Amino acid sequence: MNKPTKLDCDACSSRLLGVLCNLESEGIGECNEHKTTNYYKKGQVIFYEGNQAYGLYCVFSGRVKLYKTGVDGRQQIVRITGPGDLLGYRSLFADEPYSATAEALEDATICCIDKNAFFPLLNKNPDLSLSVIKKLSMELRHAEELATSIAQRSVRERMAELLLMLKGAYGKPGKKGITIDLQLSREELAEMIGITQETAIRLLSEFKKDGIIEVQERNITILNPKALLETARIEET
Amino acid sequence: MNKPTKLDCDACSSRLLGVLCNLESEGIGECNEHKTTNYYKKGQVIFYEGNQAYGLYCVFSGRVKLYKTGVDGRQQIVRITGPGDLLGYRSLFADEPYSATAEALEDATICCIDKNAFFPLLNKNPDLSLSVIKKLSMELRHAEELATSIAQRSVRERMAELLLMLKGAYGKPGKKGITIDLQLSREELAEMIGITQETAIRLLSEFKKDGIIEVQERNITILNPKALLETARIEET
DNA sequence: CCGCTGCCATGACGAAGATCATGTTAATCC
DNA sequence: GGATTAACATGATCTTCGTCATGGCAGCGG
Repeated sequence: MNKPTKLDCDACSSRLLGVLCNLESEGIGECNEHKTTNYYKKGQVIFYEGNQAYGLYCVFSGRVKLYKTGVDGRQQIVRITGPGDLLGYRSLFADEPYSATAEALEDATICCIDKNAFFPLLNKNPDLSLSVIKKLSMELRHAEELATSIAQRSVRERMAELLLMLKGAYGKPGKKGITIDLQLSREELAEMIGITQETAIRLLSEFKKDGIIEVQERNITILNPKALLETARIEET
Repeated sequence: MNKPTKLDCDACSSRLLGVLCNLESEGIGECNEHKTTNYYKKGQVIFYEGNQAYGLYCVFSGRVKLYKTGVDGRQQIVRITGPGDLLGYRSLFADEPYSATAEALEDATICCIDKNAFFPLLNKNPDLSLSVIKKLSMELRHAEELATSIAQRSVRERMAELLLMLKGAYGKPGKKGITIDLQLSREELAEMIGITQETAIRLLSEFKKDGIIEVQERNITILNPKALLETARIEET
């Protein structure tokens, strides 16, 4: 792995996508001074569940999955992050070990800001604090909804719900429908909604047979979102 | 419902238990000026899922359950709060409607601080922001763990896990063991871990038969925590 | 007192989905 | 080229747990 050049936060376009978007220039300088930039190949781990946090990761490019490992090694994906998103801040703020493992879904470039440099920023920038609070609040809702969904809904409903969510977050309009711009394996899809790989494969096959989606390798295209909404029995977009 | 006297934050012992514990006196005055105190009987609802937030609730006395309602009316309890805890702040911060319903598990006294009075406090008090961030971070972990648990563990493991959690949070040592000081119905226990009331009843009966717990009405006493740990297949306390 | 309701309890049954097994295909490595 | 591995796919079976039914019991209102 060749040493990557240190990126410049000031010129970082990805920064504008996340909670650091409103940070004033002094704070950006602080970050710049106390950070390192690293490059991760797809499949490489940024940090492991159970380890101590010593810094705050900020994704410049690439997608990252965050997953918890259960008793028998089964993984539960709790979040997927991309450019502009922060990583590992939950543990940092709670002063707890990492509660999940972060792994690159694609080749990724990620900066790590020293935690001793970041905490003062929070004190000095109420707006930053508020952004963080807001972000955490939304993730909390998401996690609670996930728990409720897994507890109450059938695998079919959950898969429909997941496809709609992915469509909303990563959908790109194409000729025939909206394609999910995220290369997830069947197993990873399964791990997002707490089902087995086999069940996920079966559900995708069924949706395909019914003309609801089209699948080429790992590219999923939503042909009939309305049918998915009905399958999921929800009212959202 | 008779109008309750407005409580004084300054003299509020419950405040010291929650995130408002370190608020300086000026901020406390602010809260005091812009709040109302209300009394709720057991079973009464403080706010409903889907409604807009207009204030921040702070529990003075009594326990409150927060639950989401699923498609077929089934409830999923996402949190239980008590004296000193804040309520409804997730929605307030995320600027979203309430994502859960808050209902008094016991008779409760709860203050409601106007949101327009609270937000400036966050700006002025970095420590308060940090407390909130920390609290949210811990709740996020809890929610993610719940989701993982529901997705991966058997109902028996989850019930053992739940009893251990309740023991940690509400356990009072007694003659024979540690009694959970919280009067939950079988159904509410079930709703905390995403199982049905019948299954919860069966599991409690089995644990009782095995001498692991003792049950009198809604009072559950843990006689053999070690057996519970083994049943849950976890390493925590 | 009687009937009603809510909560607890238990048994019988069935469906959903996990598990196990087997096969195909494509990519990678010697 | 053949061997090996990982991901996808599908069928057969088995287990768990939800559903349905029924009953007991305490509390409450008429």
